[in-house]
Amino acid sequence: MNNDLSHYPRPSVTIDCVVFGYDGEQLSVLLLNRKEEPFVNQWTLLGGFLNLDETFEVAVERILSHKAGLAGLYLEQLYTFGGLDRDPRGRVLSVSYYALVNPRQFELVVGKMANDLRWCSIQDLPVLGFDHNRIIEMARRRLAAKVTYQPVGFELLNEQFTMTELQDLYESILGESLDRRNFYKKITASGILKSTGERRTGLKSRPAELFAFDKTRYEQLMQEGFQFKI
Amino acid sequence: MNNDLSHYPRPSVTIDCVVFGYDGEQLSVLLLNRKEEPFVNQWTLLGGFLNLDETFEVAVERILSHKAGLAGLYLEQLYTFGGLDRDPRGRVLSVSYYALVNPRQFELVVGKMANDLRWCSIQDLPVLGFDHNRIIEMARRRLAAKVTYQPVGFELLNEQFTMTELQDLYESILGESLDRRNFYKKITASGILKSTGERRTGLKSRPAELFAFDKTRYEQLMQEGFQFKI
DNA sequence: TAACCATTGTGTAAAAATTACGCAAAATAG
DNA sequence: CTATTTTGCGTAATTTTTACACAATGGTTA
Repeated sequence: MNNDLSHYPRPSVTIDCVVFGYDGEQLSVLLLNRKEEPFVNQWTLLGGFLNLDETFEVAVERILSHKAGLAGLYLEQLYTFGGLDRDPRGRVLSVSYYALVNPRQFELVVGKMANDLRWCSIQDLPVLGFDHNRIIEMARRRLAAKVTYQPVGFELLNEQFTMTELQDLYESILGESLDRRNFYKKITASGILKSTGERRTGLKSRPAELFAFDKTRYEQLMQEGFQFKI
Repeated sequence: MNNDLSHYPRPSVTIDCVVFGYDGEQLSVLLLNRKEEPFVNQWTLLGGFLNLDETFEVAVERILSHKAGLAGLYLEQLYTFGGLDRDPRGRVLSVSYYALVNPRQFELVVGKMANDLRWCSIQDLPVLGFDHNRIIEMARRRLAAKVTYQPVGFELLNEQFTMTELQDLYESILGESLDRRNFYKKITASGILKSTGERRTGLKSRPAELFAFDKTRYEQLMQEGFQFKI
């Protein structure tokens, strides 16, 4: 450590991550049951201390990988929490991120340092350790704002999905119901989906067309000044 | 320091602040010319190390007060920068904020620890120390997004202002020109301004009505579900 | 097998919001 | 007094949003 920097006090810094998952029914958050103090046996977000040779993103990936077996998720920085009493051990900052994951694509692996891991509906969260309820609430609002102007919802779905599945996701995130036909038109008109030619069969009504997010087309549209909007 | 925390590495943490000011012509940022290494005699944002007994907001206020004589500004957290090489002294995180200030309401006071302080147009920034050009660029975009859905622009103006002065501010922030008459209607229709009954005289044409931001009314409207939008 | 049911894909008209202007009024400048 | 500049208000055309209607397509059931 350079001498200049040692003159200044240094806080502890953790990285916490709100992992959003969607199972087709409701928006959920991944919670970890702690094996150690503080907040033993209580539920919290996934998090850990930042190492000095890691960027935030690398730290998040390490934490998600070691503590839950998750890798390659969509990540976004949320906010940095610095309240004086947010950790009983002392002054600990939390650089918080949120992640989007399709839970069907991963098998959760409970790391050795935790009691348990579970998906918990955003509607029905227990009281969490630290200020993690507040962090989740901010993440929820941020995600709701984000999906209205950036097509990030697809990170939560299978590669192929019906329009109704996409709409259900949006309704879960936004907490409001949308008109099916207007939603359909708005999304298809935006041009960011490609039709796969396949259909969702086996249900008891008309089979719905399966779409996929057309990332190449989306990036092309963005360069032309297009702005996605729900 | 609690024993548990001492097991973990602790990075240095600075607070940096993008102070936006508007002089009626162009959007500017407050820059500081450094008296010490690193980046001696170069321009940077206002910043400093976080003390362990301070929240971020308290730290920002201390820094702005000591280094520039500014107090009571509108503050908002921007982002936390954690690149491994952003400070030549070692691993230093920057929890960045932006502030809005009416430069006419303050006399800048150059603190003892700086060579100089100056307002610099956002259009004409020099190469700054650290990653501060990047921070300003992010702040500029964030502010541009913010003013379209929250009435924060008033923080940059005198208490009383004409509609044209407000429009000029918006054009500076958004970097695009707006139709004068449509802007007038949109703002007045939103109901967040109160007319003062006074007029801006002394200019060479028809005197313009002076308005003021009606904060009480705005908060009332917000509670009723109103959403400001430009 | 035919009628029925749930859901999908497409269309369309009314309402609302945005955009692009026109023009008289109110001050100063010459 | 006339010209010039900028303000405040108005209005028509256009675009976007909203609220529905309805036929098509599959499974389900009588």
